[in-house]
Amino acid sequence: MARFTQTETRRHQHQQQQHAPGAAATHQPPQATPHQHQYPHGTPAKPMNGSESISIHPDGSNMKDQDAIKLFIGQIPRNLEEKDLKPLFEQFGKIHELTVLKDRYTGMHKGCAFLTYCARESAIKAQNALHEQKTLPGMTRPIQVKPADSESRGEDRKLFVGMLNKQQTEEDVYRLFEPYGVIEECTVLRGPDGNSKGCAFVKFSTHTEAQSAISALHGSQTMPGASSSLVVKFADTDKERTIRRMQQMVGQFGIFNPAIALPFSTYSTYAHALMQQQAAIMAATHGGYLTPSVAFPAAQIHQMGALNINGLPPTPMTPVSGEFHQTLGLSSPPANIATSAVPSIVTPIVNGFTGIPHQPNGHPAVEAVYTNGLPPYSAQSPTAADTLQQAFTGVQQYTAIYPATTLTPIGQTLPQPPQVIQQQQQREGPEGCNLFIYHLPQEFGDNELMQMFLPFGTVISSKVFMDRATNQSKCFGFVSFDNPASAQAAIQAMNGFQIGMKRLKVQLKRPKDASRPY
DNA sequence: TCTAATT
Repeated sequence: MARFTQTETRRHQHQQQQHAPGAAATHQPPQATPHQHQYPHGTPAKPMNGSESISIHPDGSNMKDQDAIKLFIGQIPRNLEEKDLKPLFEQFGKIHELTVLKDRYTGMHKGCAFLTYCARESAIKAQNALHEQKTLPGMTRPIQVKPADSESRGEDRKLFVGMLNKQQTEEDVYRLFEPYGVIEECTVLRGPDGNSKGCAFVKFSTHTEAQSAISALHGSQTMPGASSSLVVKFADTDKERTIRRMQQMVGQFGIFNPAIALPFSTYSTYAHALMQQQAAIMAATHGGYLTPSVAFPAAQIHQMGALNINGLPPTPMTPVSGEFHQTLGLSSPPANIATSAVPSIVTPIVNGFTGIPHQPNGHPAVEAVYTNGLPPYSAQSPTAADTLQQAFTGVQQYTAIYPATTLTPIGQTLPQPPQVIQQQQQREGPEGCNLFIYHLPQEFGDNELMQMFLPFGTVISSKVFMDRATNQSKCFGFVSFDNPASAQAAIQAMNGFQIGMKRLKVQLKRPKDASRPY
């Protein structure tokens, strides 16, 4: 039997119910996606609320089946837009809707999309033909085509399995869990080298089945070579994952500042993606934890920078299958990628694709966020986790795009130095709008600080205090908003937020007169 | 020992 590689999974398209034990691995029959009605394909649907509101498309051409499946498409190169993706997917049927996911503030391409075909059947065909079957140019993992999360009930039915023996394969895990229900997916986590990390995900078709597997298996046995008994629990939710990642990555802020890690490139989405990849590698190398107190010698940092470049597959961006390239219609490159004779390893960087999203006014979106003062995020009363995620994204993207140090990027200068860097003088907001922040990472400057708080509203100033003698941050600073609600939202979300080993202290700045009571 | 991304 072929071994499973890190990205390789197996699919069994025609054995929905018969789970041959030897045929484990990832298994996601489209039929497993629940849909909301029992009408056979083609039967006119009754609206749930009872009112007849069948929308007829003007030319009748773009109606979707009532039982259409919304697909999630993953592992899309960030330079491909809807128009570039369309040809690939159209071969399976008429597309009802195709949306590339973008960051809600910066417009940054998230590397994934949603796709709904008019016909349910087309979705099934596309999934069968494409999921895990091809790797798009520049990606290291194969394309993902599967029902979106929104298509399945949000019920917890995915398990995390820890303390496995590193020799155990998908098949072994499958056999272990099979008695407790129908397994839709079974994946052993593997490092870049393909070695098992000793843990796995197992997705059952129902919450009840998953629960019964926990009851039966958790702590039930100790695998040979494992340090403690088998762990079986519900997998982290996305939010839990996001928070964990934030805590790990922000702690290494200096490393992820491209001014250090990538001393010779312009700052593109591509570079950003590389760094995330690097993050994964480093996290693996260092057992998943790097604290700010772990200082990296300059030489090592330099090495990491080199790794970002040299660590790429030697024939740059991973195997590109020629025929696929054609299928995608990329023989003529997307408009924003100039044709170039530059070696392909640097092409995405030097040819002017900076990855900086532009607003209609022609300014980089990051700047627009600041100067336009987007609707304060607090207005939507987000959950703390949502807010943290936004804050984190902001920090990450800011540093990915605008290096703290002035550099001349190869090939092209940034469109314009971001105005936000200019505003340096300390502007205080009205009473109740000014925050004192302590325990900042050493690497944070005014701009990182501002980025971190932008999600909560319009930041009118941000200032990190520097030691005059050493020019080092004193790890505290001030942020001023234009309204007290934003300030409160920021306190709510960010006070106590863990960065590396430290927790931020975020509180209202004491009014001047209060601090000097004479 | 918690995937890579989910409007």
